[in-house]
Amino acid sequence: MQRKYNRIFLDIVSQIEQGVYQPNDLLPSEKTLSDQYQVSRDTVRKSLGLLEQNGYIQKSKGKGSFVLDTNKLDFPVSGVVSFKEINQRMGRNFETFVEELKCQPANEQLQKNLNLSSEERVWKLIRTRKIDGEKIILDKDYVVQKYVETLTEVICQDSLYQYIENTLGLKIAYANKEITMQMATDEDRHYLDLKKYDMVAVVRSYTYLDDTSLFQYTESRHRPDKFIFVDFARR
Amino acid sequence: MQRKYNRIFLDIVSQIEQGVYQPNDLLPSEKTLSDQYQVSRDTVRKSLGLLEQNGYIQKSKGKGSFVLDTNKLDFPVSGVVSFKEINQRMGRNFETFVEELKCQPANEQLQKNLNLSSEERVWKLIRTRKIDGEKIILDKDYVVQKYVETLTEVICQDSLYQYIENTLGLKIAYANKEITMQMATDEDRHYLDLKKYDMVAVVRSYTYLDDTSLFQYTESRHRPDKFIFVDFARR
DNA sequence: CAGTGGTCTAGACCACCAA
DNA sequence: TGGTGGTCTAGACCACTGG
Repeated sequence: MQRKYNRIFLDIVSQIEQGVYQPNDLLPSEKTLSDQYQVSRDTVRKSLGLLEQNGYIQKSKGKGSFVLDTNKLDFPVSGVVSFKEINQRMGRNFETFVEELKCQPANEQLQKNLNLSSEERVWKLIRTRKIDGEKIILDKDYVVQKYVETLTEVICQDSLYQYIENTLGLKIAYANKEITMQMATDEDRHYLDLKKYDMVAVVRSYTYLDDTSLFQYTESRHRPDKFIFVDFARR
Repeated sequence: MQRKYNRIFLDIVSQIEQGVYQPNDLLPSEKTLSDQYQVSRDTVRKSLGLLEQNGYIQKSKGKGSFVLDTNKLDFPVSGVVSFKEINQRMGRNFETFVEELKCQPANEQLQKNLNLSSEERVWKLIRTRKIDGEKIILDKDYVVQKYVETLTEVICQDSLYQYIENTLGLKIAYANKEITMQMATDEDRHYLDLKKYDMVAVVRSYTYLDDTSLFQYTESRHRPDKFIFVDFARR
């Protein structure tokens, strides 16, 4: 049996996206929904909580749950999402190139970033992403070998996250991200079609598994004119 | 009576921050906590849910709740937070300058951005932020006059959000944000100490009230070397 | 006033984990 | 196996909203 609250959440999401509920409409009350779906009010409340967190509705005491305008979900880089997942959702034309893949001892910087001892090894993976014919993104991944024993070019060309979650059965739980701007390096210029630009947008991510182990550090470097990060935030 | 789950949440946060619970420690079980605090297990679960959402703990079925390393206290730009609030938390040395403040009819662009009719008026507010002696941030705010009737220089020099929430009693609920990089404009160069840099980091925010009305559009323009955005994200 | 969402409770059953 | 968190229920009382 699938989780009820998740099924209801997805059901209402699809109704909002299909326009059954329009922006500024009021959803049925929690009581009504719990009757409709034949579940307890608390279960409905979990579903509505998910909707609220994800920017689909705004709840208001004494009034009800208003549907928000979700057309502004342009480019969901927010959250822990892989490049492949984003582009699939956007229906965009993209290619991935594996530029480098090797397993090496962690250098000092990586030992610090990934909390490793000097004997431990990491996979170093460099990929570039071509969108509409231009190389725009340079991804440098460092994956702790302790958690991911083997990597191949084929896997990296497809989706690292899919392999880690589906094949290895590891659970990716959360990430700390940091967005900055930096002067472009020779490496950036070597791998990317930077045109006139001399800076790049840098997204550093530390990704953690279910059991709180830090298993990956990623530096994603973007040509500035093609970079966008969107976020939905609650106060 | 304050909300119990919030009291417990804050209590555990302070214990984590004071080191009573160390990173990688296991919190007491939900059962134990509900006995300790004399509340139901569901109430404790709400508190732990908040802790998890805010990156303080990682829950794990069958094991318990692990305390995470919250060194991510770097620069919490994430969420809907005002400039003043950030800098107060960071204990930093900053100044705000009100460069321009006037109430004007919404031009075409603003009518579109803020869903306004041509008769409606908006406050245009331009502020610069000086940190450690350098003008680094240019904030351009557009506030719908329908919701905020009067603004003064004094208010804008202090905190717009504090005035709106505490004095006017409006409730700021959520925001859509978008981060991009742009070529610096003449306006940027006029207001900021840009040095050699010819680009800026741009954060566009659409901020909404409790009743889902869009009341503010902000464009925050940062000198690239001083810009950082950090985010904690769950998968 | 009746209807709404917000909080809290007590109890149940399950899946997962470690010993 | 006993303890953990995850899900779900049924019911209670509250504060807020609108007519």
